[in-house]
Amino acid sequence: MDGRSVRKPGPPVTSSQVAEVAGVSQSAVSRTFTPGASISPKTRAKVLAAARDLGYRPNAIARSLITSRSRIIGVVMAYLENQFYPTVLEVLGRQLRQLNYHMLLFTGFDAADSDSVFDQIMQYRVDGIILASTGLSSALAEECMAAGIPVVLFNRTTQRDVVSSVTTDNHAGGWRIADFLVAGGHRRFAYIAGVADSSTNRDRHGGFAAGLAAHGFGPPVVRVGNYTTRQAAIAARELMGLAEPPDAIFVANDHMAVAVIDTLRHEFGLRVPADISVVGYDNVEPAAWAGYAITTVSQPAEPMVAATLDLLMRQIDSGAIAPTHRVLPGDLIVRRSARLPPRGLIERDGATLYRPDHSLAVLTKDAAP
Amino acid sequence: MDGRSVRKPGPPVTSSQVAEVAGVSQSAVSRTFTPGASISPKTRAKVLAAARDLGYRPNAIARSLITSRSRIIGVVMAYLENQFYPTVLEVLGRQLRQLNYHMLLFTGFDAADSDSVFDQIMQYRVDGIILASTGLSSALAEECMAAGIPVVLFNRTTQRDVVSSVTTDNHAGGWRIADFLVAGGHRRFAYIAGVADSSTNRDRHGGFAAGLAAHGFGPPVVRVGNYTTRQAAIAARELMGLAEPPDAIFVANDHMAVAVIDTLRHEFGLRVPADISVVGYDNVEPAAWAGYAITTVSQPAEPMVAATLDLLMRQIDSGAIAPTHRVLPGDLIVRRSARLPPRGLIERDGATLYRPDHSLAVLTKDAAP
DNA sequence: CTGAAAGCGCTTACAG
DNA sequence: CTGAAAGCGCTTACAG
Repeated sequence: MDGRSVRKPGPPVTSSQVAEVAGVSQSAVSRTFTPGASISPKTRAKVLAAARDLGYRPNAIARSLITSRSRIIGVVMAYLENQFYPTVLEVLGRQLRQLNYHMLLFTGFDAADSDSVFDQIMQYRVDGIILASTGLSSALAEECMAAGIPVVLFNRTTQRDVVSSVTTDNHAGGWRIADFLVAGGHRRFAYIAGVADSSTNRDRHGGFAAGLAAHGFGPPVVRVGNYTTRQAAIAARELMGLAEPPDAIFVANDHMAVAVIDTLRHEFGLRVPADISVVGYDNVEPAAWAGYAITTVSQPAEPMVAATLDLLMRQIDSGAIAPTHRVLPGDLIVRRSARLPPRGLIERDGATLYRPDHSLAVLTKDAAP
Repeated sequence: MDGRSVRKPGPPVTSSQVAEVAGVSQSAVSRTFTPGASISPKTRAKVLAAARDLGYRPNAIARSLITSRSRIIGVVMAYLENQFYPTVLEVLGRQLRQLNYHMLLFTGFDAADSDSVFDQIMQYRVDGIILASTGLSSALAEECMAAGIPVVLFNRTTQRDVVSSVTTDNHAGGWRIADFLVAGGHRRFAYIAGVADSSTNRDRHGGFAAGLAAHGFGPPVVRVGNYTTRQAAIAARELMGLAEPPDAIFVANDHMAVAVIDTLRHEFGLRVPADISVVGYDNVEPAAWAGYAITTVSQPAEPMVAATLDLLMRQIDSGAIAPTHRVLPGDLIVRRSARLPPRGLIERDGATLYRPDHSLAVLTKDAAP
């Protein structure tokens, strides 16, 4: 047995034990592990050697207590069924690690648990909170603000302008889908909504309706899917049972769009897009699967998370809590679930995008489809 | 403004401040928030009133330091693209909350980061660790064991029998798929592997080969997909380019099976299952989507997580670390991606299962398909 | 049942 | 650069 690196399980080693072995003060040990602290190379070397021999690791809990910085971010994400959220979580994990922060994840609960979640999150003295689940009342966000703890809403905003948020331009996205569908020759429009009072739903819906209006169309027929596949399928059935069924459906997210396409194909025997067009939102992984090939608006997780952490870190570092809103652009990714318009399609990085304002460029520089 | 419940942002309230307002000792405040501590109803009421007025919440960090129990479980899940893992995460969140534990999530990293992840997890003095990602070296698990911190491997085991684990019976699952495919009249078998040296892959592969052998067939043709959709698609292409392409493919998980089915249909114009059968593993949500309707073996997240936490809590409570292995049953869920055998299908809770040993029951009690 | 006091493992002025 | 000491916000014997 090599006496140096072996340590039998027991209480973890403390800085005092390291100090004793190294023959220095406990302060010196602490300084060795505090970047930028004043310590001579010689002392430092002695401490490092002793620490290695003993298997010492600073106790982050004790450090948090004295610094009142836990370096933990609370992430509230009630719901992971929609693939968009796991993707975000992975990106969050990566970016947080680079910032040397950690993630306390709260997931798998419904509105009823929301009080207890708030309580837990407060007890752990997280340095900041990311709220990313639609189901949660915005009251939670305001409670955190009131408690003086930095919060950023991810992929949603609140009615009252009190808490920072990061979203993509959902209104513009909805509008562009209207442009795209109208240009594609559709005439009867439907919208399958998410949770009716969620901000993403309101903005996508509002943008879509405004875009249709700009082309002289009335508002779309609306059914509510509440972001669930089951209700989205029901909504699709209702829509197809109408006297004048739609020839184009904008579904508030890809997660529901999958269920809608399945219903259209397998229950109604319809061809998508030959008989009816479907457009989704989010550009989640399944949207790219050949079996669905959903035309959709992207919500780029990487920049969204980066913006979220930027906002959060600013709040943490400054202590200031003036609400800021970052709205990132998305792109209409054209695949095969909706009929194509005659112009406005461009190629970028192997994807086809709809950018009607770029149609000149398409004609002169890019290959027209 | 109601002076009672409003508190301006600032440093959080401490037990001493509550004590002062309530006119009791700091100990009394602590006891009020310690279940089972000795405190009179009268004192307790005074403390509770003061706490409410001040917006006091016990500091979990300080509590952890003195009790040396953080009530935090480290969850290591490098990879969330496969829907199985987000599902597990949600269940984990729910069950952990019921136990009054919290989840520090480590995700979005590769093998290169694994040392730093281990370091971080140790610094936060988590009470236990759940390792659920295939990419991570089992060395990490053994390091944790060596450090005396309870670990349970989720959905994998290590070669050496030193750390506890929870899996489903992957060997039996692979075997059952062989039974099912042989009974369905298939004759040329292929296997698209996950990460070659992962335990789930070895067991599924081994069970499949053993099952085929039991029916007098040689080993399946094997290609490696490494649990990625991209490599699975390549594997499918290679298989179909063979002089004698398979008429049945067992894909090591549903996540890859989706890509395989897409490749078969959209690149080779094949009908699934009329031309070729595909069976997956995990029973993730997309497997149930009508567009794929994948026949697959279930890995029930709820009981798997329950078993994992049971094992972990036992270790935490007892301090004992004798490795235990829990192997849960899965079921072959029959959908439409593989040709059906003439018997052995039964209905349970709206799903069709393949249970050849129950075929008598099918004939007498259940409706045969 | 209650309070005074010690102590968990650190960081950080303070004085040298 | 270094060490002795105070203190972060709690829990928990200990004595009453």
